Amino acid sequence: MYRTHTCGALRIAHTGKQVQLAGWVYRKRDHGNLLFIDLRDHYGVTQCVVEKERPSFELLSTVRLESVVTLSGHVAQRAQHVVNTKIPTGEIELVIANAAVLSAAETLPFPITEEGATYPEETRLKYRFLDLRREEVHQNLVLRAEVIKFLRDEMQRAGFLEVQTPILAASSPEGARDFLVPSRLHPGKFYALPQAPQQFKQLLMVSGVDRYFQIAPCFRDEDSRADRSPGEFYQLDMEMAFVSQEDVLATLEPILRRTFETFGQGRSVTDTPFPRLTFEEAMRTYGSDKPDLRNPLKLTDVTELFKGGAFTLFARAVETGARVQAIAVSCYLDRYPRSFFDSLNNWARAEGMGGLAYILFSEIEAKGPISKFLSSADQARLREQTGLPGAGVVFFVCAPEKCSLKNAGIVRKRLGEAFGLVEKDTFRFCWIVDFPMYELDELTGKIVFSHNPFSMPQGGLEDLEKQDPLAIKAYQYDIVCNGVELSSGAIRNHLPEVMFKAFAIAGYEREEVETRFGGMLRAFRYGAPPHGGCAPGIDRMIMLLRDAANLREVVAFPLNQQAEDVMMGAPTKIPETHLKELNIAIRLPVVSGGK
RNA sequence: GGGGGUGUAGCUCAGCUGGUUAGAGCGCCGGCCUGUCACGCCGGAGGUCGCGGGUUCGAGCCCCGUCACUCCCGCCA
Repeated sequence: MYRTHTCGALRIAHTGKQVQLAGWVYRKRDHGNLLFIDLRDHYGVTQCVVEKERPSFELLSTVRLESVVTLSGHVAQRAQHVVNTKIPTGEIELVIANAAVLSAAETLPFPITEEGATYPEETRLKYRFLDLRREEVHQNLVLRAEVIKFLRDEMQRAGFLEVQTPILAASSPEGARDFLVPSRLHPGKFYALPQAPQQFKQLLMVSGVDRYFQIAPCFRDEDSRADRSPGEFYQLDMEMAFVSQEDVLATLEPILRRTFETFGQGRSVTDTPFPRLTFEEAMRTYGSDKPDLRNPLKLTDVTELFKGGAFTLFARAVETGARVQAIAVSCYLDRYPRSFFDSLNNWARAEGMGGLAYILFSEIEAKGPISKFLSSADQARLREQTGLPGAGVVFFVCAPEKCSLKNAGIVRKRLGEAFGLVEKDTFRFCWIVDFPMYELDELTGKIVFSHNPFSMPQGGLEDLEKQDPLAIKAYQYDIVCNGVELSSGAIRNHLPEVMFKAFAIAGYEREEVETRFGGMLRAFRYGAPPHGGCAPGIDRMIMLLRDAANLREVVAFPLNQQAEDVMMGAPTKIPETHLKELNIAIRLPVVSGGK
């Protein structure tokens, strides 16, 4: 027996009992003739104490931090003045009679004890098993488990059936790059790890499952970002039969709300129903299809105000098709010195925008570099259009039409932060709906799917045939929280004829669609219910809940940005014999070579 | 594939305009200490300043190249 209790278990009621604890030596306080050891395990920390005369004193005074030991003795109530109110076991301590070192630790590459300390990713990931011992990171794992259990309970209560879909699947020709798995039984052929269980969950709808969900692993061979794991991530994948778009939104949003209320530590959560913004509206108002609604700033298109005006820099740009977006910030001007605006201007230049023009408005007059170019009537119009009745600043972003809103969105985000306007302690959700079905490929000038080709186009076959493809919207929606895209979803296209037409517009021959998506098309010919779903990212939810800087904080064993596991050494070379069995020969590029 | 940032002791960092022997805190090793809880005090060891080249009387600092990590763009139906 290694222990009678865990390190978080003992209380005053245990006083006098003989107990044994096992755990890691968290901290040592050596007073020469008296040694304190804080022993830690998954459950907590317990102070243990030993006097010099005891036989185990010598052993414990030399044992290194993070060694694994067992300590036995009796539980003693602490005197009133030495109670530690910071920990649940702080009213007692273990008076050590015997000790044993189960596993000694070498000198640590970084301390486990320091709260809030940051260490280089490389070191942390190489010693992830140590990193995960740190309270903060350890609690991320605990929270993750609790959130997943909660979501599972919620989904089951809402009538969703959990189904596991294959990990070894067929390569999907659309979307991200696949991770491929060679087949031994079929030389030259490959499985692909699923980018998402998209097609399988649709097949489940055809199979008569009314509501499906899964905590689903997804694999994509794409470059990483702070909020995008390289390689793999988890989704709360869900799909529902016989539903319209509004049914899906109305089913998911209370579940998200309850999850964020339960685990948000008192932070407020948007009331249901969540606001629904059209894609067009989100772009026009916030310059982003994943707007952070904690930021109150909005964009106003003021191109007309500068057209042919005295400010020739803008006027000329507008003539060649540029747009001017204005962002008004209501504020007391004397709080912001010239250097503040200069640094914003420098930031904008570094971002590749010409700069950041602005007009300062006091209650009565306008100042700043370009104010003299606008007549007082135009100034009044500007105040009215951007909603700035009192003192403040109006910033201008002038850019070619195609990046006008996007640039202004980046500036909006920055201004929100710089002026400290971003609401704290809140989760602001919204749905973005009515995404365009198609877009124009900049390079080729061809029409391509702008998002999911399996989405149902609004207006059905008729609109596909008559409308300008670029005007057609899809029943496609994203759920966004605090500027983070948690998921996209859609009502699926379950009608083969509509699918053929939709793909034809994007340049796919009927036969090609038939070969690529034959499995799905066949299913849709035998009675397919209208269906749709969604798949909020689990990692991103935990990241939001923990206020984590990146996804690696909330994943037990994440890959680094180069998609390598520096702890275990993945990816690795494979012995020739193994490759031979798979009929695989490696041909590395001549110049760059392999690692 | 492209752009930005970082790289100095085991860890976190400082190091001025290029100037003598590269510093601090934590950790480590040794000593002292019976009520601490981030214990305290004294002492010590520990450095290819990522790597290679260049400029210079002299480079941690400047220049060129390169590598690693990280953030962003592309990419992510």
